[in-house]
Amino acid sequence: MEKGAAPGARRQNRGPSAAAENRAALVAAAREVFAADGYEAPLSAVARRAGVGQGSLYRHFPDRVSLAVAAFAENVSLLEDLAARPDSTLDECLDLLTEQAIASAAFMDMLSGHAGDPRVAPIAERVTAILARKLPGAQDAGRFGPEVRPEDLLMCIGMVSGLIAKTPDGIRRETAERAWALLRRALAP
Amino acid sequence: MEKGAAPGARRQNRGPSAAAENRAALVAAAREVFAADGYEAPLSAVARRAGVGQGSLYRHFPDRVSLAVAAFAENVSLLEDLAARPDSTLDECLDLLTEQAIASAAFMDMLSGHAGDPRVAPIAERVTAILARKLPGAQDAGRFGPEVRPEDLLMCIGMVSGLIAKTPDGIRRETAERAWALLRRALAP
Amino acid sequence: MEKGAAPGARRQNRGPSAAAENRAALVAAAREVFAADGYEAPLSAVARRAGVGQGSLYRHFPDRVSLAVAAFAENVSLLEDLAARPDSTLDECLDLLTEQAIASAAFMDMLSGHAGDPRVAPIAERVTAILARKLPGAQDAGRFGPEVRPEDLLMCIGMVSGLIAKTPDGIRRETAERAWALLRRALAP
Amino acid sequence: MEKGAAPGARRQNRGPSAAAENRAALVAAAREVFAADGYEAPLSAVARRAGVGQGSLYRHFPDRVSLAVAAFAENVSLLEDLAARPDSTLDECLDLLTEQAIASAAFMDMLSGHAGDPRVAPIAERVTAILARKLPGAQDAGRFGPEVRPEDLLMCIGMVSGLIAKTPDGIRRETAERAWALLRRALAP
DNA sequence: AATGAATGAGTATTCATTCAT
DNA sequence: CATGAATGAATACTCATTCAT
Repeated sequence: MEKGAAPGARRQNRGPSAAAENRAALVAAAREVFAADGYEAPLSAVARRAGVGQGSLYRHFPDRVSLAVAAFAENVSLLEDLAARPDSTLDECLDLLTEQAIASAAFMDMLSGHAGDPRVAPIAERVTAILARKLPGAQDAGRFGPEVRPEDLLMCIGMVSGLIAKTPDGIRRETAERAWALLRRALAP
Repeated sequence: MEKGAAPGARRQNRGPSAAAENRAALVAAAREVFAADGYEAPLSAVARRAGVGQGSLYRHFPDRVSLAVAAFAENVSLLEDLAARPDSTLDECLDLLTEQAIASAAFMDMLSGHAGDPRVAPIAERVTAILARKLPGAQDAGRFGPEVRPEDLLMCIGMVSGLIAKTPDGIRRETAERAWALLRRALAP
Repeated sequence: MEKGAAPGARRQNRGPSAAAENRAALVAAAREVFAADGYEAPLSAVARRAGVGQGSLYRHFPDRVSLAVAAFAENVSLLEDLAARPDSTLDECLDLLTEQAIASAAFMDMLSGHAGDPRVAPIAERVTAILARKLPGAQDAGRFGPEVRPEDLLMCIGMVSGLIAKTPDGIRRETAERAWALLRRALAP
Repeated sequence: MEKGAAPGARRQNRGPSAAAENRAALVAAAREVFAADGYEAPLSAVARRAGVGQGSLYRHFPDRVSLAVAAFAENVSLLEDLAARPDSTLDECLDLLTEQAIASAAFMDMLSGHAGDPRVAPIAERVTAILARKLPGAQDAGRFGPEVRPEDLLMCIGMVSGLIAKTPDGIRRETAERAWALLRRALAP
């Protein structure tokens, strides 16, 4: 078989203009794959599901962390959107975080697994900032004790998320509720 | 020689009398490897660290669960020993469990990862039994609220263990203390 | 754990007097294992089923061939017994061989797989001798053509056995009958 | 590097353009290895002989069957080419099949070993179709009896192939001829 | 900049064979 | 002479990462 023989049916190289699309497809695929198979899912699965070459994945996201950061950026945005609404409560923020953990434990795995990583730390800080901003109001409203600090809330979410991750899919919400019921007692005034 | 042709200098065959030593070495190695690299650590690393052939590992422990069960049997024994002392408290038992989780999160990973396994379930039950037995006294002593149930304690340990597992080695004890401080408020009367 | 610790519950060493029993158990186990899992079945399975140590297996039978030879000696004996009866026919002998092949293709695998082996060749010769002895009468009776030679019969059995070996368990007898129906036409006068 | 850390001098990555060459090399290697060591030969040997990484082998051929199907596709093509020639006879087709079986018994092993596999069944059907198409002419020419059916021919080939597979390399052709001489009597009018 | 094939180290597991007791 | 544990080579398969095109 000579050199140029049988080039195969590779996907059309759509050129540089496809870069943005590819990136978006990768991020979406990563969300799905991480949700389905966990944070340690093979990266090749992400590329495949995105319909994108392995090489492109590595060009956009040189490692797992950068991909995860991009994949879960939306989580933080939604959280900030919620927090930005003046009528939103800390409880609602925690609920959203819990829902996100239920949907994909990989989010919290990323946060806790690379705490020192300069790309991850800002995310953790943004989450903390949200909680810190919402906390005083919730304390005034008598929902949380005066001694509760934002780090406590983060730790609670971390614990609930860890619990959920080990819980079979079907009973995650129920388990999360059990855990929060207990933790609320700890956080109440 | 139909398979396994081998010229090289194989390890000295110390004979069947080494079986017990090997088993013990494997268990010890498993404790170390699980502690260092987590429950999913390669089994080959255990064999290597034990100074034992792969085959011997599989002879003694046909799968990961059986190895883990053996590796952590001591944890439960120590716990039962402690609980058997009339003057020991639930708090002490929880502290011991926490220490064990700090030493190796794999213990709790095993418990939660194979809840249905007939070799694991009895271990979980033994732990639960200890907590259940110690709880009433602790409640009478005013250390825990009357509504606290053994399952709550188990969930708390699970959460703390999950938290620890994701915490860098150096600050595990401190983190565990923070978490328990919070949880005690939830469990207090 | 000290040297003499935990000697384990090894089977009672019944001493030299058990040699004969062990040999018999191994032969019987080999028949069963070869029949169930084929000629390439693990030898360890034979030892296990015989309730005998691996070492004893190797002492009695230093390799797979010697074990197989012993295991299938009975096949040849039964065949010779049948052939020794003056009223028995070549057809009956072929039927018996076919039944043996159906019961365990390993018998023929051994014969054809080690044709040159000095332990196997005599067996093949004994089978050939039987066929050679019975053939003339069958030819006189008009069951086989005058040009048929014993080697032809052996080849036919080999082919049928090979066919059976590749046939799913359930339809072996039926397949063998189809094959023999065809071959009989070739062998008929 | 989360896995597969590699310092050593790995083979030059010849890039995607080598895909076709690699595939061809794998197919060729498979033919050789299957011919030499049988259908159960280690796949790693195929990769090694092809001068190709393990991963490439698995990329091109995810399992043994797909490799074997590719390796023996040529066999069927040649057979169909022969059958397509108006002057070719059934005898010639059977001869070619026999030659192929002599060259590599793995071809027939594949056919009989995965009868139900959707990748293998069409191949078996193509062979059957060829025989079915050539049979009537051969019957008219007085070479085969009127009662002979294509399945009979397939069974014969299966038997001859099985016989050959167990025959030492040197005398395969001679053995095949002996067998066919016998079978032709069965198939003759 | 996209593509996807290439690479090989790593992991789990099996089994023939040896050997101390 | 029996026992059965020890040994490690071999095999299948996966996946992170690189790289020619």
